[in-house]
Amino acid sequence: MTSEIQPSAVGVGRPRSERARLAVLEAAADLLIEGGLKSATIECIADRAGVSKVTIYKWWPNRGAVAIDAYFHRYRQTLDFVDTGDVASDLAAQLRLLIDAFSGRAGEVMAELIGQAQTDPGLAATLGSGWLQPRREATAAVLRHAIDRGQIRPDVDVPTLMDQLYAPLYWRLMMRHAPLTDDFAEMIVRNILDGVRSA
Amino acid sequence: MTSEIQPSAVGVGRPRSERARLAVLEAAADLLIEGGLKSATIECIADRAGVSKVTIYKWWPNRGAVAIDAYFHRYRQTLDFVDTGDVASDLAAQLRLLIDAFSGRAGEVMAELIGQAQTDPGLAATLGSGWLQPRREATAAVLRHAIDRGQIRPDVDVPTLMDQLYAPLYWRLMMRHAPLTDDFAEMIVRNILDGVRSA
DNA sequence: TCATTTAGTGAACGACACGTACATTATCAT
DNA sequence: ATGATAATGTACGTGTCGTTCACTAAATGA
Repeated sequence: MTSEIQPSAVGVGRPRSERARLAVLEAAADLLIEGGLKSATIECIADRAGVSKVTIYKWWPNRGAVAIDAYFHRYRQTLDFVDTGDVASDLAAQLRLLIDAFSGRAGEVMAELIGQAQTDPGLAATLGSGWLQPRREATAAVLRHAIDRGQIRPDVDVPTLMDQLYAPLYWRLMMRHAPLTDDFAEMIVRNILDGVRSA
Repeated sequence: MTSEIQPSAVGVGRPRSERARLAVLEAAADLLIEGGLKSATIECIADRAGVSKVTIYKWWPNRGAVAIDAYFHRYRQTLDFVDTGDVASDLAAQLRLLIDAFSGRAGEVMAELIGQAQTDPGLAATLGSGWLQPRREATAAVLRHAIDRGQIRPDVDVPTLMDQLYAPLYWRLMMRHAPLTDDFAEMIVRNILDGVRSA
């Protein structure tokens, strides 16, 4: 699911050092948590990992790639969907799970990664394929089931619906204009399912 | 509305050069459009503006501050709300206006600014006070009018509703997982007003 | 007129991180 | 042993940052 480079297939020559690989990911994750993306420089990571800069550049193309690998390495959250059949409570539960995962530094670092992706196409690609896309596919499946069960109108555009469910969460994560609370999750789901129009 | 530093109040001493101030903003805006935030370095801006680096550092604290001032200087879009009394069409019109404003490079640069704000507290503050906050206040007023007119349920949380209207737009602007079309604007408004639940 | 005050200039600097090159050493398969 | 590949340490050139310094330019007021 991530783009973590795996040890090269067994063959001739000295094999890739698993110790070095893990040391890099742990050091990078530590630095991300402690000081954010800005302090997770290649030189700092190399230093803390007890590894040569050159070794890092051999396996990762740039700082962003190391950072996102380190993030996923540490926060291997499953965040799995439960599909109980009640789309309202399932969606709210999933939103609460994500809010919980993004509380604290993990959320701030994710915001920084998304931010950095705006000027780093490689990071944007990894973030899209390793985080956004799989999560969107899982959510789409849940919503299509809900449509099949007759809980959601079949004419609703699923991608738009997903954005109205999840984008508010990321938007608050990044702009900090309002807090990410469980209440927020409930209101998002209620608003979008029942609408806000007066009867 | 922006944090553009104005010429110091009249007094003793050489007055601030309006020529230099404008040259910096124009040069920065040009560079932003041509090559994005990364190419709008202080040295490049100074060079193109025909101005000394020191002059820039005298009036702006860092690159992000210049960039956002330059952005607002060039894209002084009004994006005013029309309040015709029909909240559905007013919101859709406003979303379409924003989508239109964000088509092309202006949208990409805004995404980069938001991204940079994740690691630049000063930029985040300027973006919040100079862009997000005034827009949210205007939107909140429109929504409260709609509540007063009985078009929206009075128990709806206005901040959450605003996020469900606008965050999807910014989210697509930044993640590019789906296009920003006028259709998208219509669906957002329709979904949130009427809900997506089957009858 | 002339001192005072503030703004703008150009050149240079140290710091930092980037990404790369080189020679050397380590560890595997055959 | 030999060949292949990985990891290391050191060093380098580049770019950008933000600052310092001495100097010039343009306004005010006595």
